[in-house]
Amino acid sequence: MTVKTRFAPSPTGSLHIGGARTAIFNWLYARRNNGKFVLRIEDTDRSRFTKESIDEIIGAMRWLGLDWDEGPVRQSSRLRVYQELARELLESGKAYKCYVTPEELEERRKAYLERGEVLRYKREWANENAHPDNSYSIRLKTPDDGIIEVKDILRGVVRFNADEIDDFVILRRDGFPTYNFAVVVDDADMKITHVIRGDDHLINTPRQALLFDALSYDVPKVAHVSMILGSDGKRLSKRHGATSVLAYRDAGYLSEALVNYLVRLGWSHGDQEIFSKEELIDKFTLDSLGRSPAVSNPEKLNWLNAYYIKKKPAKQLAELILPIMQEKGCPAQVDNKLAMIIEQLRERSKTLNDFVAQSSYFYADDIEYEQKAKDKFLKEENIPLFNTLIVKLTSIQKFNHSSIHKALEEVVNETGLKFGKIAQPMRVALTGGTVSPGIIEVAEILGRNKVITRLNRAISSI
RNA sequence: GUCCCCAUCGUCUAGCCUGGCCUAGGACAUCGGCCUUUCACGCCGAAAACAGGGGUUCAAAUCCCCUUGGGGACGCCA
Repeated sequence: MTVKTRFAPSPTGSLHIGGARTAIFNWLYARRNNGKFVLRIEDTDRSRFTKESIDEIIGAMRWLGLDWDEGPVRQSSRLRVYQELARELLESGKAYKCYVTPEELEERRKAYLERGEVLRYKREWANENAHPDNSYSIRLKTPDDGIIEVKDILRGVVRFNADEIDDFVILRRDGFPTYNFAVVVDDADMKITHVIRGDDHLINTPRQALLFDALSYDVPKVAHVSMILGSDGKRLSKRHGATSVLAYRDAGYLSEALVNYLVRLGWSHGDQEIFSKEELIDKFTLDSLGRSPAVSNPEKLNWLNAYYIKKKPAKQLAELILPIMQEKGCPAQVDNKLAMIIEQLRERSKTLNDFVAQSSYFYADDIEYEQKAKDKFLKEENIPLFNTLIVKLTSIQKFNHSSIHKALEEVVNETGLKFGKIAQPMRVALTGGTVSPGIIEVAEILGRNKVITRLNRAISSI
């Protein structure tokens, strides 16, 4: 049987990294087994749904490189299917109409809660006469006692007491299915073989098992993956900063780094930390998924991102960096200069934005000095040094790495200064700060004109 | 409150199923050192964990029970 998995987000917001991770797992499992991967949009709650959210989720999936073979299928386009099936359950006596209103339910729930109890709805107000307006929801008849067993790939057999499960609504009074019902119908219709989803759904599984049974469908295999927690051990939320996938993109993370990071949160393959997408597809297995919740570790993401930036072919890096630069009004273009800058900055950048931030002095017409750097290195005593540098660098025939290097060595010999004593003032003059790539490389990239101009400017600023 | 899941360095994890090879391995972060023209990179090294208590066994991180702690769920949300 062909493996078929799905990712089924509800379009009520952006795709966050927890959802992205389960999407990745499903995608990997399908790809690993030459199966199919379905994208299904669970938009059965009209009050919470937004169109922008669908677009954003799809954009995020694409950015992550997760392609799907079917869909996106919107549940809202399948209402008739759910309604028909609900009707069948009604007719066969497995479900019944419930006339109680949501308001009444809420009141009742509150009353229970005050007594320290939880309302378990078991065929209580199914009486049509009670509500002349005749609108109703449809509830599934669930067993009053006994044990419902659920088999989970990661957790083994999990048992639930039937009396803990109420007669849950499968079709709302507005004709829309509820989550559990739509999931079961769709998973069966789409012939999903493996459901990989968040831990928070484990509790829904017995309800869905009941539905699969009532509809005489085959039950897919399920694996409940633990959730991602914030650094405080609490459920991930806006409080924890960036949680949406696209926010990571905008912060300058590479998708391959995010994917690698997310996969390693709850999955492992021995001691290996770095995985290409091909390797993941080759090595991904369900049974090496972890069972315990994982706390997000942004530092490790940074490390991975830095790693992937270091490894990325310069040309591809340029393509990613250029738009960010241009957005900042930087006149960069794909040329030899950018290539040299990439060469120098890739080792010093944790994110693409980081990279761009460090590159500004290569393109700016004029630079600003950091106060501390200026105070320390742009001093009267360095004026002769700057003058010597100007003379030497002006007299160079061909302004390149080896000639600059040679010129600086001559300055070392003539002044008797240590190289560092020359490099730092020069660095401040050329970049405005005390941190940069090697000074020879900086000078070479800048070119003679800018170097001389900036040295002169350093002198006049003293 | 009830039910369900989970528990190895600060964090992600290997080892657990199929007890002995574990003096518990790797990675991030941290700290030290080397390299050095600043900052990084890189390299070398250090510190750092089997939640607690009972069993079972010749032997337990590994199996069982309890406690504790964390997470999840208890919607006509998903």
